[in-house]
Amino acid sequence: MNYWLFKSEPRSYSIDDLARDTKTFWDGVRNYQARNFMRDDMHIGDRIFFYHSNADPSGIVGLAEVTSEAYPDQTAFDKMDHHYDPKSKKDNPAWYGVDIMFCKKFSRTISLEEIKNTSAVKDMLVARRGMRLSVMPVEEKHAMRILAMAS
DNA sequence: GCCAACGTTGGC
DNA sequence: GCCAACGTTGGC
Repeated sequence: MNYWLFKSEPRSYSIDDLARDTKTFWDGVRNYQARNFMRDDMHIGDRIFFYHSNADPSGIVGLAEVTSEAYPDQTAFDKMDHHYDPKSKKDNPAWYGVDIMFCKKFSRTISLEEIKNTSAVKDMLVARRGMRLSVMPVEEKHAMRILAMAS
């Protein structure tokens, strides 16, 4: 089982939205590296740290779980959709997503500042300067520490 | 709202 | 294939 971190702006889709929906398809990823993680390395049962970006404060707010292998992102085919991409064809999809399920909302936000100031987790990818990936792997040792910090 | 960082696009 | 221009992300 692998651990991941998904970023989302709470104004677009927050952990509370996921708690309400119980599950959702993670669409709209339009970065090749993030797509490759989902398509090639993500599997059912993997755990997801849900991260609020552009938030006050930004940070990890909860836990979700991958409930499907990656499959084509239909929003890429929809001209009316904000994430429409003419490069993605139904017989050769460019973009993929996975189904995720809500697990829990942490009792507190583990802010980016706290991550950067905690030696055991300060090397997490999400804390790296200029890191703009919206889907990224989390090392198991870091995942353990974050879970401990959240409880 | 500013702007640094970075990915993508497109002219050549 | 280079690289400048441009658009987006996301912390602050």
